[in-house]
Amino acid sequence: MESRPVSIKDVADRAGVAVGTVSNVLNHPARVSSATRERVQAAIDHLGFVRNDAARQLRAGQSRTIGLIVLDVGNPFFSSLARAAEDCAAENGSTVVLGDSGQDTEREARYIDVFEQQRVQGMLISPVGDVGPRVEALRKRGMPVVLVDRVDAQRRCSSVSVDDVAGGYMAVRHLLEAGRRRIVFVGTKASFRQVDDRLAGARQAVGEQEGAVLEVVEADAMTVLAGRDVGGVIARRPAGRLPDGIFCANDLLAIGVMQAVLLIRGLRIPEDLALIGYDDIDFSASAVVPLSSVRKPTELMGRTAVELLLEEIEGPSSRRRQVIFDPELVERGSTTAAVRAAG
Amino acid sequence: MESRPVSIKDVADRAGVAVGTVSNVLNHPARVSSATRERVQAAIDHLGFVRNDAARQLRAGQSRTIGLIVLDVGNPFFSSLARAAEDCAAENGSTVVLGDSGQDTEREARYIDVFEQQRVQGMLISPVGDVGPRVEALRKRGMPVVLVDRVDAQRRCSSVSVDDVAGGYMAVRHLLEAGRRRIVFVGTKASFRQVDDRLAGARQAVGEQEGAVLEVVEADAMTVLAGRDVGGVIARRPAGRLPDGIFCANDLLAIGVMQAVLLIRGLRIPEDLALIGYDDIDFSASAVVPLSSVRKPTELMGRTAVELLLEEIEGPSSRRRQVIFDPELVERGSTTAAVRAAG
DNA sequence: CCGTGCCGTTGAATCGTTTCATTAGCACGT
DNA sequence: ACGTGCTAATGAAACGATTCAACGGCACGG
Repeated sequence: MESRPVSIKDVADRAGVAVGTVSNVLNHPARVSSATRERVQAAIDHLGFVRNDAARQLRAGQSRTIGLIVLDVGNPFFSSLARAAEDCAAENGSTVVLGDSGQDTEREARYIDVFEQQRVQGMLISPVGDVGPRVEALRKRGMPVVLVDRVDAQRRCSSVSVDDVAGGYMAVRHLLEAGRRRIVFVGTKASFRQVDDRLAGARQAVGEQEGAVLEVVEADAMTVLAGRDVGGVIARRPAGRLPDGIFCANDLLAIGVMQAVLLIRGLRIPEDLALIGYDDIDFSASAVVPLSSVRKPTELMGRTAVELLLEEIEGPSSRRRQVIFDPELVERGSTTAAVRAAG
Repeated sequence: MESRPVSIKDVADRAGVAVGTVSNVLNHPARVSSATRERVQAAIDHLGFVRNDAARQLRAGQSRTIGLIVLDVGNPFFSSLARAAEDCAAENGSTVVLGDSGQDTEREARYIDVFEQQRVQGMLISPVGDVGPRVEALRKRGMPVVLVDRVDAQRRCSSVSVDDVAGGYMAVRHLLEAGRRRIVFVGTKASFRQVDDRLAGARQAVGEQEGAVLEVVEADAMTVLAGRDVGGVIARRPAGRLPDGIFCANDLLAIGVMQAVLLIRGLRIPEDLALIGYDDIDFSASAVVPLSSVRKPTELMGRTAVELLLEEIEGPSSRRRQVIFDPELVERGSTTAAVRAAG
């Protein structure tokens, strides 16, 4: 009962034509007379023939597949970027296959190997650590690579990333425009580059505004709990030393701060204290007071990454491009009383 | 400069051996003398040779790849299931490639086609709608399929799923054991099967407990906002008509209810009102009062799905198995005063 | 010196598809 | 009748790795 897989040969036999003709029906229907085409199609349907991609690819020397390796599929940033990349690839007749490195160098390496053996058209990689050497080797063998959410310092390949300095600037500029002058930045001591960038942007915005002051408060981690601790400390300050605007390095911290400030002191948000986070995670819109935030243009990044890759596949001669997007400000009730009702 | 890809032939030439020998170095190193092996390895390294998976697979007739199609990679349930499946597959020398159907039948169909053309070893599918006919066709062509998070009514293929009736029972049983008797179930009118199951389990638990009553309250949607509305209505009831335990059909609803109950009436959770949700989303542990919940054994499901699939790949004769797991109760501060501090 | 085993190596056949030079068949004009 | 032009179909070569029957060389025993 377990019959061996149906090949193009079987289809040809059943339709009474040569294998080349069947291939033409599949790839160049116009070259075949309609009578033959129908007979072949009938044979295909009857036998349940499915093209063997391996043979097809072997002959073609290339596949119609793009490999995407992300740090964490559970992270909404990556999952929505992946979705956008898939859409963009589909429009160009390619398929995206997804590999999740889970921040693990070994898994990352395994996926790079698998994808290279599969002869994908190219790879989109959001690298764990320093993939410089790996990428160098890939490029040498003619494999197009585009980095995602990371710039290549040596400009060896194209990349798509976000300007976190601009993001920090936008967040604090927004607080300043709402009339706030005593600003607190909540971050962590052992900082990532991204957090440092956001702080740098914040400093820049405050520096440009006369009479504004910036205070940096350190949290233990980038979590809700750590934010609640920081919020508790701030909420207990004497009235004179209270900030009127807080910018948190991410939304989890901001939500923790919000919980503490509302419960411990009953401050009004945004009237007494405006609050803005970063990343625009799903939950931010559902906080007790909907949280303003700054978000990466995820879909745009996904599409652009695919476009850069296809560009390089078409003409490998073209130079590398580092595309850096500005993030978007998402205004919600935690900074703007007017939109408080909306959420 | 763009040299054509390096093949096994090139390696053979450079090492001064036959192609078969190079193949042996790669696949059966023991058959080759160490001197030759080293010479070949040197040639491989020097030329940067990478195996062509298409040729390999064409010859072998099968790949070492498992296709996994999920409804939404952004959903933590699926991303963590995918992670577990990848790990389990890796332990068995296979690789998982992930396709995101995004609840779209068309995308689902496209991934099924692509995977079948790639001759994956088998597929794990969490189906959008009725994939009965598709799966039937796949099986007829000898492609092993295991359904995820869905049972096949016709028992045509193995599946891994969760017993939501048991989950609903566990949640309410937990409330009853904490001494609560006036229970409210919050769900939606236009219900999914899963929500109906949870309610059925809740009814069963209440039915078994003398003196306990269950009231069903309908929300407009399964969102935080809808939960806040329901919570507001409940919180405004006269003291005599207040429930002392609430079971929400998912965590988003529960969080909304919690927000409303705490802010509008200042009820104490869990002393005045115990609250439990379903799904154990990331944020539940970080709510103002950490939310008790019921969670699917995600990792176990991912691993089991892969195991069922491999089982079927090994011996296609074995009968189909429907594996149904019980979910796990996650006790947090919203139901148990003792663990309130822990979170 | 010859036969026997054994180890290491060889090279042709194979997988299923695409491509392309070639051929077959047919209609038309001279 | 014969060449020309055209469409449609053919079938063999090629893609790159794996497999396996066959072979060459060597050591050893008789």
